[in-house]
Amino acid sequence: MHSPAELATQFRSMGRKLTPQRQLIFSLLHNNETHPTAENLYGIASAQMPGISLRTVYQTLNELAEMGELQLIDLGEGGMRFDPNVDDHHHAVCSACGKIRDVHVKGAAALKPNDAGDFMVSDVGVVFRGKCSNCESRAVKRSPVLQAKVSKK
Amino acid sequence: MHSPAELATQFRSMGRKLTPQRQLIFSLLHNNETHPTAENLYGIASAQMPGISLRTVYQTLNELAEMGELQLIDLGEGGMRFDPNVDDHHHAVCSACGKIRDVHVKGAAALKPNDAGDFMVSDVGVVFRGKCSNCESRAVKRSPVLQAKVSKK
DNA sequence: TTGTTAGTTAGCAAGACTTGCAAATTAGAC
DNA sequence: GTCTAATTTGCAAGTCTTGCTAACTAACAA
Repeated sequence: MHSPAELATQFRSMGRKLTPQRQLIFSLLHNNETHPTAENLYGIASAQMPGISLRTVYQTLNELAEMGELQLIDLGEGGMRFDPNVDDHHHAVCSACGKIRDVHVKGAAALKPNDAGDFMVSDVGVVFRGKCSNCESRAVKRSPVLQAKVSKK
Repeated sequence: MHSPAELATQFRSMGRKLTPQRQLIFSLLHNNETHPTAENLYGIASAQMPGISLRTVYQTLNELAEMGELQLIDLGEGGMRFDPNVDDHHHAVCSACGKIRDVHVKGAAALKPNDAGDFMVSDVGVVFRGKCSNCESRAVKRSPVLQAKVSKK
């Protein structure tokens, strides 16, 4: 994603307005590597700008996505996540803490489906599932009972 | 997924009942490569067994998934898809017709995140997006106007 | 500074998908 | 045939996201 200042310029050049709500959302996304949901951002935004509406957050996120400034990630958790990193990268999801990290994967672009006839690949997405180092090291120190609690829904 | 007959045995051995609804759903899933949604299956099931409820379809699908007989696929279309193929495989999604096909990917299991610290990978999922041969060949024969219509939401 | 206006926001309703709940039904065992 | 626990249904409700519209305001010109 471009910087908040660049986005501001871009918005204006498109005949769009630079509202305080948009500026706030731009700044919250800038360098944000947490892969937030709309609700996450709304929570943080509300603290800084009481009264901002969830509807506006969704709207701005959709605009940014349409402009190619955000990547949308759906990991099947029932909510879309937004990634301001639009470089070519992939994701690693920790099954314990749920955190997502951006990762680069050597050879990913060269992957091909073996048996899909003449499928013309335009994009490849790789998702790793497993445990991040933090959760992995905790797991060995924790009792099975506690572990069961964590995995509960 | 196991055959309907094997599933029947398995269900009974778990103290579960073999209802006509379940048998129907087993048979609809057997060798099914269409990656149906719950609604898809409900539509087909209703034709053969008027009165069957969508609730039952969901319930049975969830049971099969818990038993490891189905793989759940979420491609961010707003609905879960069910894949009776639980072998190690990946998916290719056509952006034109929406069809999903199972594909095998050489080297997928060996992929590693480059920069995720000590992330312990337990599963790798690859999704290809692009155009299937069918849609690709049609695209060249179709006018831009028609193509625009297809891509509309 | 003030006026104008097209673009935005906020709030609520509604839509899509899935699950919880309770009453009625039924498969499976004796 | 009887009995009982499992299952099915239908509906309500929950989650996430979008449609709609009145009120608001950023941007521009005078």
